[in-house]
Amino acid sequence: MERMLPVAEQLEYLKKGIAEIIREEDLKERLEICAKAGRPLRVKAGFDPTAPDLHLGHTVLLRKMKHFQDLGHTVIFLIGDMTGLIGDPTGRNITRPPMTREELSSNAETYKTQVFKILDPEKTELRFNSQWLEPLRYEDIVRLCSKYTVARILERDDFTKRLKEGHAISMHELLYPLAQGYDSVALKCDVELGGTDQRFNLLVGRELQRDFGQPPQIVATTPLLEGTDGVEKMSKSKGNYIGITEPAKVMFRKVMGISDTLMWRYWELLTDLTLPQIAALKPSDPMAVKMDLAQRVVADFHSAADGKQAREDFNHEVREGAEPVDIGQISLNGSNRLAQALVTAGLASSRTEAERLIKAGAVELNGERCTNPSFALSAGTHTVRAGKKWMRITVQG
RNA sequence: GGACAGGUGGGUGAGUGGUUAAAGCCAACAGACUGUAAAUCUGUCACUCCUUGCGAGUUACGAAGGUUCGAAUCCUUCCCUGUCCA
Repeated sequence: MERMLPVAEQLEYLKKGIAEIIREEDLKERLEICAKAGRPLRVKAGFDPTAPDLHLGHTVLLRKMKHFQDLGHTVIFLIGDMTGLIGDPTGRNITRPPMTREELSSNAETYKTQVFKILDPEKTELRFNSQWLEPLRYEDIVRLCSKYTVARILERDDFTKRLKEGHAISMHELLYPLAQGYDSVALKCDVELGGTDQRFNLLVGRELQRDFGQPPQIVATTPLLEGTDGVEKMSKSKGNYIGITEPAKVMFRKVMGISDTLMWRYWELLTDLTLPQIAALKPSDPMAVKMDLAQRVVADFHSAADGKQAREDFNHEVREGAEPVDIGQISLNGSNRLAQALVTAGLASSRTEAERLIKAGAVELNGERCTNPSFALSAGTHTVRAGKKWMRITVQG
């Protein structure tokens, strides 16, 4: 193992972009113990493979994991293939629909390829919690359950709220925090990372470790990144996310779509700039700064060249309203009525929708607005725009 | 096991026999404005068909039946959820 930085410097580096550390003195002490013993900290963060795609919100946590990695500590990327069967009740007011084993394992595969865009695969311990949760016998589970009381489980905000509002809580959901806590026992974690919404689950790990005679892990939470709407936390189900596997162009556009205020939050949580560096950007033209951000984000998950290209495309296509370079092509025979053509070309989801767009003046045909829904496309090739979408439609003669 | 309450469109949440494809709000989409954004204003927001009309038809208020000229609204059964009792 490489020589480690002095504890004070490590602490400084790790505290950046963290919402809360429980407790900071413990972290300091643990770092000292490890430094003395010449062993790295074991740092865990778990992900349930419930959604097959990671988004920028997840990368806030991944970035922090990377920081531990940078300091030479052991980072455990835990895939909750077993806890995924339960579905984390965090922030939920309804029970999650159960996932099948097949879905979980294929999602897990996707996760693996995605996280290594940020984490160093050489330095990451990849684990699945089915490894130790699956062999548990009924007796073991009963014993595990006996270590926690109903009142304490129900203390958590989500459950209290659901009870109060009369929403269902299924028994298996109560097991979730216990399972996650047991992961920490099985892995003998020194530190567990998670979003601030994970606070309760993370703390259960401390309790269980104590029960199992281990020193309780230090809990560090990262702030939750707001989604593109700037209000709710980024989440796939809310549709306000920017996925890290999305095409460069889409990614760029979504970043540009966030509000100027939200942009600063993104700078803070999604880049490696220090706070003073970010502050220095504030007097600049917001649009240019936002484009820099978008380019940087694209570069992180695609390549520097892609970032540059996305910026050019954006200038060209969105700012100047020009036809996209990668415009789709489709050729039709049969009905050549405009409304129907929009549906066939994928520019509208239904005929009714297509007619609406046409009547609203959202449709341009070869650069001319067309508001006649029954307009018939003549034979030949037409460039059609419906709102933000473009398509080149060729009508067979 | 018993008694009660409730299940409405992407989300909230009105609506208790008839201009209700279902108010209002949020989200979303489109147009105007702009910096691409935000804010603001306007319009739209189940589907199909055409003669694109404040047109015609089809489907929709947990599920399936029934009563009625007519039901999201009444009845029956079932499913689901909650509260209280045991």
